[in-house]
Amino acid sequence: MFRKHTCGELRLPNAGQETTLAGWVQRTRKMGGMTFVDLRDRYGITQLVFNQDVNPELCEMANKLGREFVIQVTGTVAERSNKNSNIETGDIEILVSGMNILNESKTPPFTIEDNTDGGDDIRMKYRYLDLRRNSVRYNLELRHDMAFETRRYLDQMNFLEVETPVLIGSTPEGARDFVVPSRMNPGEFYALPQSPQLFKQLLMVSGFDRYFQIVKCFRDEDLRADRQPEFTQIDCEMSFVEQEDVLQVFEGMVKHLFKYVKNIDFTEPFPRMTWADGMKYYGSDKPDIRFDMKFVELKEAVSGHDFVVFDSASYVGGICAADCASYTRKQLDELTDFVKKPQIGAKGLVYIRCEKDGSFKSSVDKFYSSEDLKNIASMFNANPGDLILILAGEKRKTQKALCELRLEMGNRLGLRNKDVFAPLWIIDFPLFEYDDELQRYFAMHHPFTSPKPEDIPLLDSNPGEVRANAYDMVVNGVELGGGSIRIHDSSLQNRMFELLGFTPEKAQAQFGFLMDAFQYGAPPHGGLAFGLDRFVSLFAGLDSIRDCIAFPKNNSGRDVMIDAPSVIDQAQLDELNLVVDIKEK
RNA sequence: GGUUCGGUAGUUCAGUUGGUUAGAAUGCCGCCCUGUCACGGCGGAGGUCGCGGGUUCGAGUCCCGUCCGUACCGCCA
Repeated sequence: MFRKHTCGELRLPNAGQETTLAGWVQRTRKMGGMTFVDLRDRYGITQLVFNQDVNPELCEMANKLGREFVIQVTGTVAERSNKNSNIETGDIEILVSGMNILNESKTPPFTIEDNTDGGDDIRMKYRYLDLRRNSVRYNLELRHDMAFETRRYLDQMNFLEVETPVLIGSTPEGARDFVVPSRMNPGEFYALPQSPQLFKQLLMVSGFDRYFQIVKCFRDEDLRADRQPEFTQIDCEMSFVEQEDVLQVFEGMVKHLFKYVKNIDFTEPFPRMTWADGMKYYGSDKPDIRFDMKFVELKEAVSGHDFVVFDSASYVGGICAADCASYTRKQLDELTDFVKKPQIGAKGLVYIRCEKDGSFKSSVDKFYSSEDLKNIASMFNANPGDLILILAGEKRKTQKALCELRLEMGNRLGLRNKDVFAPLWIIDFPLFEYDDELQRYFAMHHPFTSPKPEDIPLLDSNPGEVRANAYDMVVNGVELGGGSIRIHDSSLQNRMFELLGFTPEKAQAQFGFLMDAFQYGAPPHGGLAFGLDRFVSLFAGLDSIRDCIAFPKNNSGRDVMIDAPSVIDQAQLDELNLVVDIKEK
C-alpha cells in the first residue's frame, strides 16, 4: 500500500500505530539536533519528526528537503509533548523511521499558503500550484458539492440529464459565437453553443418531459470578473408546465442547495417582484434587496421652483440613507465624484440633510423653502439624521446611476453582508427591447419566449408594452439564472419572428428544424438555466468567478498557463482551407 | 472601441520636489540552535526599475508612444 493514511486523518487515538504517509513538504523547521517537517496533502497537514540521536542519516536527509518535495514516510504515530491547537492533527506527530523522496521540486514562485504572497498574474501562470492552496481547493470542493446536490435534487424530481452537441450551427441573434472551421466542409463553420436552448426544446418535443444538463456554454464577448468566455450552466426544461410550476420546482432547487451545501433553511417562499417595480424602486432588473433604500420619484414634487436641472429632467429620483446627515463636505464630494464617473454618467448630485434638530440643509436651498424640503423628506419617510441623495436627468440613465449610488451607499453602510442571502424572483419581463440605433425590436430574453396571453393583443398595437412569461432568479443583486415559458405554437412563433424582423425565409433557414418540430405535437414547455460559476461564487463569497474555476481565462480571454489561443501551423490552415490575413491596424 | 488603476529583487510592495551606491518584508543560500509549528539568531546572494523614444548636466521619478495586467463602460438575445 502506497499510504495507509492521509495527512488529515490521524488523531490521538491512533498513537502507537505504524503508518505510511505521502504528500508534499509544506515547510521544514531545523532545530539543530531535531527537524520538524509539515507534510501536506489535500486532507490536511501532519507533522513529521526526525531526531539526530535516533537516526542521524535520516535526519540529514530531512534537512535537505525543500518546499514542495514529494515524499513518502513510514513511522510511528506519537502523542506530541507540545501540542498545536491550531491544526486538526496538532495532538500527534510521526516519529519517522523511513523516508522515500518521490520527487524533488524547484522552489515555487510564490508561497503555497492560505495567504499567499503571489499576485493574480503569477498564480494564473502557475495555476497547478495555486490549486494546491486550501482556499482555492475549497472553492472547487464547494463547486463539486453544489453540482452533486443539483443532480441529486433534479434526479429526485424525475429530471433526466441528456448531453447535447457542442459543435452546432451559428445564429446571428444574441451573443457573438465562437466558431470552429469544418475540414470536411470547406468554407463552413460550426459554432459552439451559447446555450443548449434549441436542443432542450427539441427534447421536450421528443417527450423527455424533464431535462437538465450541467453544461459548458460559450460566448465570444468581452470578459468581466463575473463573465468568462466558457462558463457552466445548470440548464433545465420541463413539459406541461406553466410559469408557476417552473418557479416552484426551481425555488425548491435553490432552497435545496442552500440547505444541503450552506446549511441555511429558507422556510418562506422567495419574494417576487415585477420587472417594472424593479426598475421603479431599484433602477435594476437584479436588485440587491439585502437592504431597502428604495427610490422615490420626485419629478412632480420638485418641478416649478425655477431649478432648471430638475425642471428640464425627464426623471428626478432619490434615495434616503439613514443616519448619514453627518456626512462631511468631503464625503459628499466623494459621492458627487462617484456619480460623475464616466461609467456612471450623472451630471451632479443634490443632497438634503435632515438635521437632528428637525431643520433641513440642502445643496438647493436657493430654490426650495424649508417647507418644500420638509415635504420632500416626508416622501422618503426620512427621520432626523438621515441624508437624502437626489439625481436628475434622462429616465433610464438616471435610474441606472441612482442604482449604482444606492449600491455604493449600501457598501459604505455595511448593508451588503456576504453571509446574508436575499433571494428574489424577478417576473413579468418585457418581451421586447427597442434598439434606438437599429430602429427595431429585439427579444429581451430570446425569440422563443412566450408573451403573457393577456398581452397578446398588444403585439400589434404596442409591442414595447408586451410582457413575457419570463423570470430571473436574483440573489444579492446577482443574476443567478433565468428562463421562460416557450412558444410551442408555430403560428405564434412565426408571428414573433416577423416582429423581430426575420423574413420567413431567414426564419426557416435559421430555425426551420424547430418550426418543423413544432408541427409534430410540441407540448407546452418552459425552463430556465442557472449560472453555476456565479452560484458557487455567491456561496463562497468570492469577488470573481475565476476563483471557483479550475483553469480560468484572463481579461483578454487568454489562458496564460498554456498560452492559448495561439497561431497554428500552415499545414493545419491548409487542411482547413483557411487563409489567415490579419488586417493592419 | 473607451475609461481607471497598475508594471521596481523569486514574490508582495515602498521609493519624497528629477540628484550620491534603488530599499523593506518575505522567499532563497550558508552557519548556529534538541520541542518547533509564521520557530529563533548571525551572515550572504539576488535589479535590463515592462519596452521604445524624448526633455534634462542628470530620469525609477517628467512627456509621448507601445506592450502586458486589473476593474469598469460599451458588448453579453
